Amino acid sequence: MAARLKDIARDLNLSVVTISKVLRDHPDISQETRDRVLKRMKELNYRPNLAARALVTGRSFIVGLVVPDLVHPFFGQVAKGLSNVLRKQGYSLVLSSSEDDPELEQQELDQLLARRVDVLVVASTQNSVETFRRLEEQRVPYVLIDRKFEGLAANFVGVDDAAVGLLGAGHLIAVGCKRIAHIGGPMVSTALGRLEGYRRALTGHGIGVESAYVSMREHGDDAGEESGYKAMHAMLQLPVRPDGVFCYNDPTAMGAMKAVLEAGLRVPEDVAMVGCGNVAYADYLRVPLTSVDQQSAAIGDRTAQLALGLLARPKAEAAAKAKTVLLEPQLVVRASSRR
Amino acid sequence: MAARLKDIARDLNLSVVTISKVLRDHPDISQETRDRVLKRMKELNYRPNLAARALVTGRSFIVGLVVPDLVHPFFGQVAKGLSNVLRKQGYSLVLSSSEDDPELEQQELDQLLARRVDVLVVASTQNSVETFRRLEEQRVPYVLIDRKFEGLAANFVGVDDAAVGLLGAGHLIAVGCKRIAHIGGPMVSTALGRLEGYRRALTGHGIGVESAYVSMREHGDDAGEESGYKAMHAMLQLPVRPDGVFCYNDPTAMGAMKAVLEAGLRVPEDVAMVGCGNVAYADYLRVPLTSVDQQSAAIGDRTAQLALGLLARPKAEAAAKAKTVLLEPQLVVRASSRR
DNA sequence: TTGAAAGCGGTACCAA
DNA sequence: TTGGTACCGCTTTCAA
Repeated sequence: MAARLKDIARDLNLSVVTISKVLRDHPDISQETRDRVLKRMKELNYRPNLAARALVTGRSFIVGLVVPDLVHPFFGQVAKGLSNVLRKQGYSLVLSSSEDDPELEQQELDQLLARRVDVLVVASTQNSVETFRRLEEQRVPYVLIDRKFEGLAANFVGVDDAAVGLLGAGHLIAVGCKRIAHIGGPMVSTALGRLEGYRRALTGHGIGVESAYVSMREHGDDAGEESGYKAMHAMLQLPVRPDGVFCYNDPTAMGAMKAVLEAGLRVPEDVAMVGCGNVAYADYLRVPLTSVDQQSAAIGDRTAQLALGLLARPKAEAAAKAKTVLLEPQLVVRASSRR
Repeated sequence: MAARLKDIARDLNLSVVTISKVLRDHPDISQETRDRVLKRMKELNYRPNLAARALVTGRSFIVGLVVPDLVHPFFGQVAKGLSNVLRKQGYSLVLSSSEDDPELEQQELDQLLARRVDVLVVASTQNSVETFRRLEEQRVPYVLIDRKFEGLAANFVGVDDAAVGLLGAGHLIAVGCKRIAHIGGPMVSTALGRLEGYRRALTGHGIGVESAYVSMREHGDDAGEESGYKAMHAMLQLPVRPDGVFCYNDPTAMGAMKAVLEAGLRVPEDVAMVGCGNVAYADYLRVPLTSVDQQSAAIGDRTAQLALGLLARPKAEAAAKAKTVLLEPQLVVRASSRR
């Protein structure tokens, strides 16, 4: 159905090779021939078959992206940023959602490898580095985003999570909170880093970390609202309730806020709240939410740059030195912590 | 680097054809040979090169998805639902974002055609049907979602937009609003259908449609909050302001709500509000937002079914009868209209 | 400046 | 049950 080089060659009494050269702007073709070919290409609405090209060149011009949840605005932002940059270079984005399931993620990665993607971008939910070691053996370039792994010297683009925690909890201290709680996420680097930052903020100000005030939840990016609601609800039953809460992400903070308001308490007067991620609608919530911005758009952009960089140089060289792009988080203060 | 059929054949002293047959569970291979081959495949971590397979079979096992904006939760939902179903059938999803730009959309479609996707799924932002006519000529199966075109008998999955408008505006009438405004979106079928439903609701109850109370905005899915804010702000300057507003989507409603609250008015007492889309966080807004649910998850699911159906039957047959899946919207009442 | 031949990694068809 | 051969649409190399 679709036109092929062969069709054009036949029509113009030329060889397939000549047409192919015109297609790729090869210099040694006469202007006249070039024009004839281009004209015919346009007439036939010719599009080169990228699968065929990939087969012979070994480059698919595909970037594989695996995220835990497409609905999460953070990953949506990243996907958008990535796709915008890649498009301009002729790359396509193949998208997979792991649903925060390590096994599913593995399957999706396998599928992407079968497609011979040129580079992988993964916000991984794995609990070991084995998968990535294997990628290295197979010389498949990859970039981790958002979540990283201890002891894996991989390309990484994300935010400094300890700084996120320090900033969020530090802000609560600065506005006068005395009993600061943390509602955290699953046991991945982001949640652990933010927890660590929270701890450092408290101890740095001579405040002890009370275990009853720290709740690490299974679901963070997935069903954050519910997680946050439950955790907060439990904390409000404590003999002495917290007067400030730093949450792993914005959905968690929204759920927590709901629990506070339902209990007849005020935000920020009784409980001040800080989230992470600075989602687009933070301003429109029950109480506009103070949040630590994770620079999601910048992450998409920088990831694209890094990924393209990996493709530009020879594989061995690219593999040699893994780059880490650590973005600085920024606090966006809104009503939920203004007192 | 990656193992090929040829490698396995050499290792086991078999022909490539035999290995290929094992790969595809062809019946006429002895159990013994099959086992040997499978064993070796596992050892080498063999993955068939899908580009090569696509080239010879003419099927890429790729579905192309084009949406106006990945960050919009509605399209995120759709992408997620689609990907979940397709994965199980071995399909990959190639994702493109058109940024609500018809020309960009056209480019992205071209790129997807070059990849020889098996089927296209498009939430189109085109202003003519020309593109889709061409797809039909080229016998490329496609499914429109969310937005459709007058006079184009295409496969479509979406919600009944007139019903959306009827439901949203009708609800405002039912709760006693007398002066009902509409903040609409760009000139695409969704916005026009909802406007039409709004009109029918009003005239059906003997209420005239005041042009000052209807504002159709350029940006709807893109920068909805700002659009809504501006439109509402303008309407509040009218000599007699509306006491109910039906909005094209939830972001628009959020912006509108902000304008109302900033003006010192109350929601829903002074102005009741209804949005569309029923975004996940509608419950957590300044005033929890009544919204007409668009069944985004169902849309993803049904689209996947329809798309797979197109691939199952011979092309001619599939092209013959375009299917329309029109989902019924549902009203979700929250505080913003409860009075 | 143009083109013939080989081959990328698979699958289809038919013969052994 | 197994395999030889041709070929999918394109690029690469080298010769004309």
